[in-house]
Amino acid sequence: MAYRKTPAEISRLEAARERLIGCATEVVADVGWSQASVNAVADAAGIAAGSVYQHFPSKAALAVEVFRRAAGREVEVLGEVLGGAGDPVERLSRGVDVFARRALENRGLAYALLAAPAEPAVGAERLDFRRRYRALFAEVVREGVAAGQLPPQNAEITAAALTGAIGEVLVDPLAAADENATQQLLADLTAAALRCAGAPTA
Amino acid sequence: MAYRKTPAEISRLEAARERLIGCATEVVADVGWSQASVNAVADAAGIAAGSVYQHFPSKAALAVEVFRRAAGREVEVLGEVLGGAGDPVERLSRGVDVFARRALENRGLAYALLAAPAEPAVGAERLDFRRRYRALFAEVVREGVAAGQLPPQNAEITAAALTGAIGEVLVDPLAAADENATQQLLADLTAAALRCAGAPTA
DNA sequence: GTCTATACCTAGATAGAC
DNA sequence: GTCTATCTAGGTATAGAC
Repeated sequence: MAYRKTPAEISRLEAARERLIGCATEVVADVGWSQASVNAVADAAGIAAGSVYQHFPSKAALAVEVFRRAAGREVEVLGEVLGGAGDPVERLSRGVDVFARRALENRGLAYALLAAPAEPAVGAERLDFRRRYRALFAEVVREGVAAGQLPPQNAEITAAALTGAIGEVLVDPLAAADENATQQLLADLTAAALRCAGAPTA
Repeated sequence: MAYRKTPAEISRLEAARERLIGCATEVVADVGWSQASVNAVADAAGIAAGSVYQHFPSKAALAVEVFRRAAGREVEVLGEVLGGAGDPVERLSRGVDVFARRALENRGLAYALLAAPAEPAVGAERLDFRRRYRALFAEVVREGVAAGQLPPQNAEITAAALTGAIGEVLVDPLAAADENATQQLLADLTAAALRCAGAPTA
C-alpha cells in the first residue's frame, strides 16, 4: 500500500483535471456560465456529476479556474504584442487588432470572459483581468505620450475606453456576420482606438 | 357589488404597484439583481412575498419593469442633451458628461443597468438599451461629421467606444472616491471621448 | 386584497456501493 | 476513483384562511 501517489497516478489525475477544465471551458463558451451546470459540464467530460468533486472542491472553484486559464492566455498574448517591437503607436494598433480579432474568432469564450452573467467569484476575477487588460493598454499609451507620439492624456481612461469599445463591439450579436464585415469592423475599431489615444489620423 | 373597479380602487392599486417598483429598484441598486429575491423586495416594500404576485405575473416581469423604468430615464435625459442646443461637438461633450455624471451619482443603479449579472430577460433588455445609448451617440457623431467638425469615421464604432468607456469607468470600484477625483475623472473621460470622435483637442 | 404556509423545482453537494 | 442515489438549501410560485 503506497503512502504516496505514484508518478503515474499523479499524471493520470492531472490529465483528468485538465480534461475537465477543457470541457468546462467549451461548455461555458457554448452556453454561458449560467447554463453551465455541474451536470452539463460532467456530461461533456463524460463523467458523473459527483466525480467533478474529486477534482474541485466546488463549482465556483472550477469556474474560477476556467476563467483564469482563458483570460490568462489573452493577457499573455496582448502583453506580448503591446510590449513587442515597434513604436508605441504601432504596438497599440496591433494590440487592438489582435485583441479584437482573437475575440471575434472565439465569440462565445470572449463573451463569457468579458460580459456574460456569472457568479460572484467569476465576477471578481473578471474585474481583476479587466484591470490587467487596461494596465497593458495604459502602459503603451504612456510610452506614446512620453515619446511625443501621443498628446498628454489620462492613460487609464484611454485604456478603459479601448477595452470598453472592444467589449461593446463583441456584445452586439449583430456585428460581423461575414468575413468582409469583420475586416471592416477591425479597421474601423482600430481607427477609433487610435483617435481615442490622440494618434494622428491616417 | 361593483362590476368595475372604482377610480379609487384603481389608483390605490396603481400606487401599490408603483411603490413596489420603486422599492424593487432600490433593492436592485443596493444588492444587485442576483440578491434581489422576491422575499427581499417584498420585505423592502413592507408586504408579503406572495402579494408581489398580485401586481406582477412573475419575478422576471417585475425585474424587466424595474429595468425599463430606470434605463428609460437615462435614454430620455441623454437624448435631450444630445439632441438639444449647440453644435454637435458641444452636445457630444455635454452628453458624455451628463451620462457619466448621472451614473457616478447613482453607482449602484448604474452598475445594475450596465453590467451587473442578471437573469436572461433583463439581459435582453440591457442589450436593447445599450443599442439605444449607442444610437444616440452615433447620431450626434454623424451630425458632427456632416458639419465638418469631425473627421470621417464609423459612427457606430465610435458610439460603442463612448458607451464602453463610460461603462468601464463605472465598473471599476476604485474610481472616484471623492468629489475632486470625480471632477477630474469626468474631465479626462470627456477629453478621451472627444479625441475618440476625432474632435480637435483643446 | 393581503397574509401565512407550503408545495415544488432547480442545482450544488454528499454518501456509500462497486 | 467513479457512479448512483440522495440530501439539502434557496427561491419561485400557489392555495387557502382572514
